[in-house]
Amino acid sequence: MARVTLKTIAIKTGYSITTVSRALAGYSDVSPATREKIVAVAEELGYYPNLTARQLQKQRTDTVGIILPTFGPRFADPYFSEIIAGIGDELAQQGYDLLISTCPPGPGELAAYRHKVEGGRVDGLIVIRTRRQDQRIAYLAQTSFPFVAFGRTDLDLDFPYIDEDGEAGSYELTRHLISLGHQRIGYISAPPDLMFAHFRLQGYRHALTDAKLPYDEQVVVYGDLTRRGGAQVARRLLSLTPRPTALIAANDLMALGAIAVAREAGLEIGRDLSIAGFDDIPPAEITSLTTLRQPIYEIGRRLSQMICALIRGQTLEQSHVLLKPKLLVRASSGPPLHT
Amino acid sequence: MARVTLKTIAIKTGYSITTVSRALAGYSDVSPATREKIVAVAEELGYYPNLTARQLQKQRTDTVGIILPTFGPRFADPYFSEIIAGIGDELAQQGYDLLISTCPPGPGELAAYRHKVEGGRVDGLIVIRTRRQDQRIAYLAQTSFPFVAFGRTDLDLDFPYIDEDGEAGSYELTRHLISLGHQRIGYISAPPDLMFAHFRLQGYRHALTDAKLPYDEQVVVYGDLTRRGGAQVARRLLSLTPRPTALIAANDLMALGAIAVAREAGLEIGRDLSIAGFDDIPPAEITSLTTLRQPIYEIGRRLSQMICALIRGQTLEQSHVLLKPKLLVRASSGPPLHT
DNA sequence: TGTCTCATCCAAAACGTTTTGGGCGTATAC
DNA sequence: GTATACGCCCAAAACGTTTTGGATGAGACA
Repeated sequence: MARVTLKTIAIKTGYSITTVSRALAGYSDVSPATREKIVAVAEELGYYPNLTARQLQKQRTDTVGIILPTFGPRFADPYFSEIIAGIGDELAQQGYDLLISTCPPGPGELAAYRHKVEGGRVDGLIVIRTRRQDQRIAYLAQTSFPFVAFGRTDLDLDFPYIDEDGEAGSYELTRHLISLGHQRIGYISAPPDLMFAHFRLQGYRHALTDAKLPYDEQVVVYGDLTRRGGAQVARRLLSLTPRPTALIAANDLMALGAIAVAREAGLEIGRDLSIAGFDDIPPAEITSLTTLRQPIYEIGRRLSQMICALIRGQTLEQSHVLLKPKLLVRASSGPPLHT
Repeated sequence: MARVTLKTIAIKTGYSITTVSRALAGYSDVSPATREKIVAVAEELGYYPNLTARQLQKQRTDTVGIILPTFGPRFADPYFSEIIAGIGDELAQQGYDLLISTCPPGPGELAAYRHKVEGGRVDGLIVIRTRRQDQRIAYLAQTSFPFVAFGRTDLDLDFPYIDEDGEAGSYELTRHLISLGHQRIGYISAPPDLMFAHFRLQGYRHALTDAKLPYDEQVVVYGDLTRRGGAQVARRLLSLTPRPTALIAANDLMALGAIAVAREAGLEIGRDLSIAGFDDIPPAEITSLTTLRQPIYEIGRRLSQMICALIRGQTLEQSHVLLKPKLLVRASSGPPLHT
């Protein structure tokens, strides 16, 4: 049972390959009678066009790519899955496929991007979790390949992106804790080369400064964005004297790790120690974690909309989108016990 | 800046396209001297092979596909993301890409599968969340296209799969609750056409029967696998008289929904009402939910290993894998209050 | 009768790669 | 001096599709 191609149909019907192709594509220069015959035979033979061949000819793949910057062996971060969900759903609706690969951040990363871009594997790319000096963005911006990013960079380049206003969010959250009476607020940052880590830390700093509170490097630590990593560095913060009365983590996962550590230490969350996170992933609600909500799923959809528009050659009416995260005050934050 | 192809290099170096191709591919029938020249020029011009063309010629795509059966508009189920993480990581390691699309279950689904298979879009497929009469499996089994499934079916077909022994797990969990003293155990099932729903419900039934407890249809309800759906039907169960003293949900998400409802009703989980789930997604641990753990991430990896082997034409040493889920007893289950 | 239009069809080129099946020298073996 | 072998190279075919640029013949119109 060999593959049935246009040629098969052409031979069986006696028409040329051209005519068969054009009949199936619905061109008007083939008579209704022959079209019917051809369609019938195609149906009967179970013809299905070879998409690779079509891609080669049309010079487009109807596919959008994303390369997940996985640290370690896995990307099972709810943040990734939410955004992929949004991207995938919207892409499906627009008639595109999603090609996912993974590549750890580092020197090999550029090769992965070239592979996709110059290999013509996809029509456009979505870049997530941007970094301050992001080589991926630098590379893509210098080609004219369509791409959108989730996040800004420090580079002096103009490119389409969606980003949350992490600084504003972080500022608001810190102010919230300050207004509750906290004076010594620990901060669990994300790796500092990540752009969002920078913004979120900035917001925290500015809020302290504006409240005339000192910025103490001792209470600022760096975690790897995982639950376990958050727990690790939270332990360090909790052993300081005087102990911070509140902790902010740069993402919910680390905040959850901190909560686990604090509980182990016999602290009641929201009373003995306030903890807040960032993102509002599903477990956050269950744990009553005060956090900053960003609509990750929605962002995924909008990223897809943008990349599809770019691929189609349209110009974006808005190529720089900045979303304000929403502060959700839950039980994990409360006034400090006075000493 | 036009695309640089083999032809570009051929013209620039004066060699033929064939020689250029073979030089870059490392064949031994081109002299080291010319190979060097060609490689140098390729490098200089920034040559990158067109993958679509290569695919067309080689008749393979080095891509594995998966079609997510999304109910409603989104697939942000932690279960999906875990398994995709496992699949993607392993695939990347084996040198394959992952092509993801989404398609709601229903009549249009087969077309999506034909699209991938007969369009030559991918070299193999992974099918997840199998159904009792699974048309996708029926279709794929009848072609000789490589695929593996996560889950069995009721169809009389032989195909490679990995599955958890949901019946055994569910049996063990139900026995656990019975041994704690529960007599009236509510069950929140998944949609009954899903194969795993069937097995899990079976385990519950058998455990009751073996303990000489009645199987009461009144306490068996059906949810849509989401948190909200679980909450909805849990409300129904909690309004029954006599009220069940324990609830089992066919997945953790619904169990979490049930917990929320029970708390609203002023019940203390693990004391006034025991609740157990299935899957052990990350929030389960945080919520101290008694559940059955299945290593979803690992299953994803193994699925990938199997499909890669099949694509390479190897025969699987084990084409039917059945994994026993592990019972994790946490604080959400305890003995009933005696009345 | 000759020209023009129009409907219908098709051969060939193109997309960029790999593979097939040699060709052409030069060196080795007899 | 003639076979044989081998190192190096290449033209052409192939993968399956779409597009380009006509070709053909019938009917309309002068």
